[in-house]
This record gives sequence, structure tokens and C-alpha cells, in this order.
Amino acid sequence: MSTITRDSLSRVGLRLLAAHGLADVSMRRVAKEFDVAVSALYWHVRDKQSLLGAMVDQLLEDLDVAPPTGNRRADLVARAELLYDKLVTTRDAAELTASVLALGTGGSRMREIIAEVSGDTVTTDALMALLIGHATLNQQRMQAQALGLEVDTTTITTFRQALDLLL
Amino acid sequence: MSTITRDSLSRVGLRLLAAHGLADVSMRRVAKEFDVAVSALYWHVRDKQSLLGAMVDQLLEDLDVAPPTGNRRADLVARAELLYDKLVTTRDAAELTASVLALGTGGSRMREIIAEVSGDTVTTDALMALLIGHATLNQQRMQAQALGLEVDTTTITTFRQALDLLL
DNA sequence: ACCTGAACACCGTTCAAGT
DNA sequence: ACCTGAACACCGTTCAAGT
Repeated sequence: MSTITRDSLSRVGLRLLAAHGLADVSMRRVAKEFDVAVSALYWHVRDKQSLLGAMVDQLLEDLDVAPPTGNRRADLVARAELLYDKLVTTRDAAELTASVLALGTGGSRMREIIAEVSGDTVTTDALMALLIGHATLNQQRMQAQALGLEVDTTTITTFRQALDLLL
Repeated sequence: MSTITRDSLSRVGLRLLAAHGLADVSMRRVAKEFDVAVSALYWHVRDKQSLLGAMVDQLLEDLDVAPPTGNRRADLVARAELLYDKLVTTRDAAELTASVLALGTGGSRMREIIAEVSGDTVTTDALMALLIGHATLNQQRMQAQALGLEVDTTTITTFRQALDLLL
């Protein structure tokens, strides 16, 4: 395709993710996409985890976060829903992000987005947990939803209710 | 070791999990533990996911849940903390349980434990999400904590605070 | 600086064949 | 009923060697 950079690497990874799921995002598969030997990737990236980290970073980058309005609760809800939507609409994004956040190889922007309007650590932590927990647990429903044509709003409603309980 | 049953299979899986982590729980590794060919396992278990499901089921089995006292909030907190403790103290249990719950191959008892004292679905869902989300995100802190000798209570405190926010 | 080829040490799953 | 052996189609990572 194009020349290999950390950026094009994660972009290709995200395309593979959307098209075939996390299981098909392998170093060998990515290398094939660049028409290059697997070992070539290791000059641009330390290991696979680092590539996955870069993918999550890029996923969070094309997220246009509205500036704070001053209404803390509304801002938190808006940003949580923005993030949740991203996790739900991108195939296997929940699992990917959970792994990346757990291992600390990327995705730091997610916490920042929430922390900016949250203020305290406890709420930020709780919201982060709720986000990735909810997105992870609803993976099957999301897969089914991805296959069907209609936009299923059940999972979003449920998340919204959990949010109301927390905030 | 012993004769192969679905039960001894998951017990060995859990021992491997505790000793070497989820990455080392492979069909081949489990087979070696029984001194048997890998293919032999497939007579007792449909596939690996099913084995992982059985492992989570067994993990939740040796959890002695106190009967409801009638105080809903106290009961919810007690059960959530009991579950959280299990997820935190067993190596890679968070990741394992998340995967099993997401794919629906086991762990149904976890939801039941909470639902019994919760009553409404919204609270149950939120608590489940908070539990696995929090446990997953604190994986690194937990690993470090597992290596150190001192019992780190930070992660439990944080979870307790999130609980207070939710309930 | 950037990439290839080959190797190492693994995976999960299937299936004919054995007892 | 239960297990073996061999095969299939993969993995991530390393590393000497090439240009």
C-alpha cells in the first residue's frame, strides 16, 4: 500500500479490525497488507501490543470532543456517550481498548477526555470502568446488532440508565 | 493426573491460570498436565472457549455467598465486594471472566448473585459492568500487587468508592 | 536505514485410525 | 467409549544477512 510508518501501520490495523475483527489483526496479516515480510514490521514497532496501543490512540483521535459547557453533569454524560458510541460501533473496539488500557500501551486520551470535565478521580475511575465494562459485556449484542441492518438502541439506553445511576 | 472429566479439566485449568497466567492456559498445556494427546481433550469439551467457561463457573462455585439480610444496599455492597475480591486475587481472572461473559460461555452465576439482591435490571447491569470494568482496568496494579508481599488495598478502596457513587 | 529469509517455539482444531 | 498421531493452517518474535 503506502510506506510503512507507525501511523500507516495503525491505520491499516484499524481497517483490518473493522473488516475482519480483532482475531484477524495479526502481525503477519498486517505485513501482507504492506506486501512486506513480517519481520519488517519490527523495525517500526516494538511488538504487537505497541501496534494495538497505536490503534486505540488513533481511534480516539478522530473523536471530536465538544468543549466543556460548564454544566458538569451534562458534559460528563455527553463525553461518556461519545466514547461509548465509539466503543460500540467499531467492531471489537471494547476488547481491544480494554486490553490496551489494562496493559498501559495506549489510550491515555480516553481518561483525559473524562477527567477534563470530571474533576475528581473517583468519578473518572468509575466512569472509565463503567464504559469499558459495559461495552465489553455487551459485545455479543453488539455483534448481532452489527450484522442486522437496523440500529439497535437497547444497549445505548441501558448504558444511559447506568450513567443516570452513577452521576 | 486424574481421569479426564469436564470437572477435573477446569480444575487443572484454574491451577494453570493461578500458576502461570491466562496465556499459558492452552489446550496443549492442559493436555500435557493429563499426560494425554491434545486431541483427547476434544472428546470431553467442545472447544477452548467451553473450557474457559467451565473454569469461570468453577471459580464462582467456591464462593460462599451469604444469604440476603434484607438490607438491599448492604447486601449489594457485600456481594459486589465478594465478587470483586475474587476477580482481583485470582491471576487474570478479570480478563478471563470478561471474555467468558462476553461470549456467553459461562459465568451466569455472577449475574444471579447480584440479581438476587438487586431486584431491578438496571442496577444489576451497572454493577456487572462496574465489576468487570474496574477489575480489568486495574489489572496492571493487581499484577504488581501480586508480586509484592504487602496487601495493597488501594484498588479495593477505589472500587468501594465507585460503589458508593452508584448505589 | 530499512528489509528479507529462515528459523524457533508455539497455537486451536480436525479426523482417520486404533483399542 | 475414549484416545493417538499426524496433519492443517496459523501465531509472535528474533536475528543474521542483505541492500
